[in-house]
Amino acid sequence: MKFTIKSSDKNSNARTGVLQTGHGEIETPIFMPVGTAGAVKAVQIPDLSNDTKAQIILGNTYHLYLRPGLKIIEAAGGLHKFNGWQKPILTDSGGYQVYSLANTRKLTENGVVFRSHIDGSKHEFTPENVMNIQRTIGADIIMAFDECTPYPCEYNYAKNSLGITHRWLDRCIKQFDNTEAKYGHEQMLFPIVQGSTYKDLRLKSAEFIASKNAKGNAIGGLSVGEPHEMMYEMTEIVCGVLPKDKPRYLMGVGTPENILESIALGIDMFDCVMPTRNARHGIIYTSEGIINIKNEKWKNDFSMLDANGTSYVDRQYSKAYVRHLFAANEILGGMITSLHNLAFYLWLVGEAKNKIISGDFSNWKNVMVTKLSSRI
RNA sequence: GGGGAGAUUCCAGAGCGGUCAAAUGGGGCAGACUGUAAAUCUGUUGGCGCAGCCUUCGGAGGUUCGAAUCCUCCUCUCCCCA
Repeated sequence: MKFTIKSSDKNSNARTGVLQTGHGEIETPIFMPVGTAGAVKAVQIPDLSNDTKAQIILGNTYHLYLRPGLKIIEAAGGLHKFNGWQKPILTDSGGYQVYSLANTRKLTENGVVFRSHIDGSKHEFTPENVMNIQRTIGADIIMAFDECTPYPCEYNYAKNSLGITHRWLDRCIKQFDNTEAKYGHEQMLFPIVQGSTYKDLRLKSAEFIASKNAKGNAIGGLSVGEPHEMMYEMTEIVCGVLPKDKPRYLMGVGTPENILESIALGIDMFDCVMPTRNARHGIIYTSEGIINIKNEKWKNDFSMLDANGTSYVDRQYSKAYVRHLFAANEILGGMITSLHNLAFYLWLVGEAKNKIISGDFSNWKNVMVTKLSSRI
């Protein structure tokens, strides 16, 4: 289990590396498709693996704990065996649900009591049982239990929350160290930097997290509605403190533009629901910009979905056809666009890696960023 | 041949004298979405020189201060009985 830096960009903090896990190596920078409930929505495992070139996917502690539940996952032999994905898996701890399901939970020093969004039943998540749950799910990388603070966030709230997240981290580490992996492969625990949009809190948090000497470190609490500049500023501050020889994971980010900018700041790992969720809503990302395939202007456009795309769906289907699928509410539409978007995101980080290695990253990034965010 | 029901804005379908440019669905058009309560949600959907005005509720007349709503005739649909 180790992370090796392979090359570094001269004009930015971008770097490439290889992270070894119990299910193989991950080449960074990398984008990790989100598979909350044990499935990357609308995408089959062979396509995910062979077509998008995904190297690692996410699962979610809260969602998997509620459904199908730990008994079934354990009986299956862990999530890898259950869903058939044999490459690395990272599970989020439920910290994001502390934010996204704020209406149905109660947070205390001990943990969080969630009211199930499925049946209303109460479930307490503590740093200890969140470690146990992730042991049972069997992810290669597991996340510390934290509170993802909202934006905007009062300073005092952010400061108190940060204290809780840090104390929870110590409890997570203790529990993690006192328990063992269940399925014969090693697991690693990533702590999470919080501190909302306050420089001093971010700095303090990054120093605290760095002091734990974890195998990898994450930055959370960003991309929750704050301006992009603020997100980059916080990321830069934190990257200045987190150890250089360990992978840095920027949680929940982001747009193609966000990803390239963050790679330049020294981020190695990303995850985001945008490529999959937006795909199901008709948005596709391409190297030339963003397309809303539902728009009337594609009605008679029989050109391939993305002439520059790397996925087989890009050449297999036309824009007009995919638009038709969305108009007709055919499930295939969302499957095609999901596959396309993931292949594009993976292509993007792969290309970033190539450019870092060849020394052309910064110029390439600057050209790409304006194209990527434009609307076609 | 006899009896009955009905024609409403793209479609279906409310409205049954003023608060109606007209409910609600659907369809159309557009937008949002960042560690997924999301195949979801939001806006908009007669025209214009747009806090107002103009033209709309099958057609033509009429009653009324005022009509999609009441009356007369016409046109056309649908249903039942022979």
